[in-house]
Amino acid sequence: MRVTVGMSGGVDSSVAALLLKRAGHDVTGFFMLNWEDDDPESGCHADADRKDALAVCAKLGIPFRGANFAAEYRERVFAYFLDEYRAGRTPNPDVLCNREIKFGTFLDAARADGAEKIATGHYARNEWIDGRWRLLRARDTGKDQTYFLHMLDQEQLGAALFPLGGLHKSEVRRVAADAGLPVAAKKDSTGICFIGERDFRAFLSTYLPAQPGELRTPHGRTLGEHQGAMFYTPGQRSGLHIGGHAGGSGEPWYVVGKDVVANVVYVDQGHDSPWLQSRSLTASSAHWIADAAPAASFECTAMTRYRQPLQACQVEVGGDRCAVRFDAIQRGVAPGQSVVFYRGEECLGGAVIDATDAPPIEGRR
RNA sequence: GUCCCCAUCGUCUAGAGGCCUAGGACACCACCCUUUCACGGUGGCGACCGGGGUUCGAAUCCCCGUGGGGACG
Repeated sequence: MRVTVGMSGGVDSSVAALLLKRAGHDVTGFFMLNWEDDDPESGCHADADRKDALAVCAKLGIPFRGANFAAEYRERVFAYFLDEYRAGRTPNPDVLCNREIKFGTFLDAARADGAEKIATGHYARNEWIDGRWRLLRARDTGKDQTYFLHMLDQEQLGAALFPLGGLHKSEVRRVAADAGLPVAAKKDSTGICFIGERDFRAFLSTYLPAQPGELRTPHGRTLGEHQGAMFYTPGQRSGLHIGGHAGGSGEPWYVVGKDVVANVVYVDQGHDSPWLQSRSLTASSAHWIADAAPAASFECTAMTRYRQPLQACQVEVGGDRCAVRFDAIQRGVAPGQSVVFYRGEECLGGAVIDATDAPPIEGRR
């Protein structure tokens, strides 16, 4: 089978290519450049990653291709990302990046080039069961990345191969080392996909200029200044610069809410602040991998942020919106993030969180 | 402008002569974790306002200065 592997220059996608090659497929390595900016650092990284991908392809004896999808990324992912932040929400660009770029633009390019399938180094599994494609959690549940893939549809899942789905990270490293891949010991990359690891607030502020405003408690006491409400997310602790206060509990302070219109960030003391606790949420832009929700009302498990333990919940679906009620209290649920649903090993889909039933903050407009 | 309090890491403080090469918390920084943003874990940086005394020994006692705060002005 002709397979084009999206290669980032990291171990995971390299091993994915290696495994497909060993399985006898006609494999092509494909490096996509999806981000360009003025930061010379990022340019170097992208360049180094490209060279790594090229080196791996050479090692494997497979053809190497590359393309620049930066324009598509900016239009279809980054624009949304900025709009969401402007609106005071906390978007997850990588979820969109997968749907739009890796399993959109890239898939189209690979097909145009004659590939039957594309493959990536994602830790996830897909199987054709009872007449449709299922997205299943990776065997290595600690690395499972289905959270980021929940927006894929039948067409996209059917076109994808996830060679690492049944492996543990340690096995992947070992395979890479045994095969003598030059990237066997390369550190995993984190940060926004393609944009990379950076000082996030500094990065965002180049697009959304800082706007100092007040840090306030839910009771109205002003505790300091923040750099712009859009830079903070519910549940966040770091970056508030709130030191000790006479009479305080001594616990750290957390962002418990914000008002982008008034440019006020609300903070409270204690990881388990009541202002961060919610039991239910509403979400929109729901997407179901099976094309439709399992039922108008159903029970399942879900996570509201990547790598969180799955939480039992009840989901009520209405059009592209849904309401979720959890069995247990949830902490720091953020509008803009995705709530992703699971039933056992299967990822059902998800939706973008709009609001929660966390206690409303007095004085908040 | 007489008298009275107070003065320790960036912040809030522990400390009431040797246990202090000054402890903690928060903040900050680093690393770890992590394909979002966060949470979290580990570690680090960091102070006795200045100057004199008393004492074997002072962050702890005394004096002066300086800087804050106090319904007699």
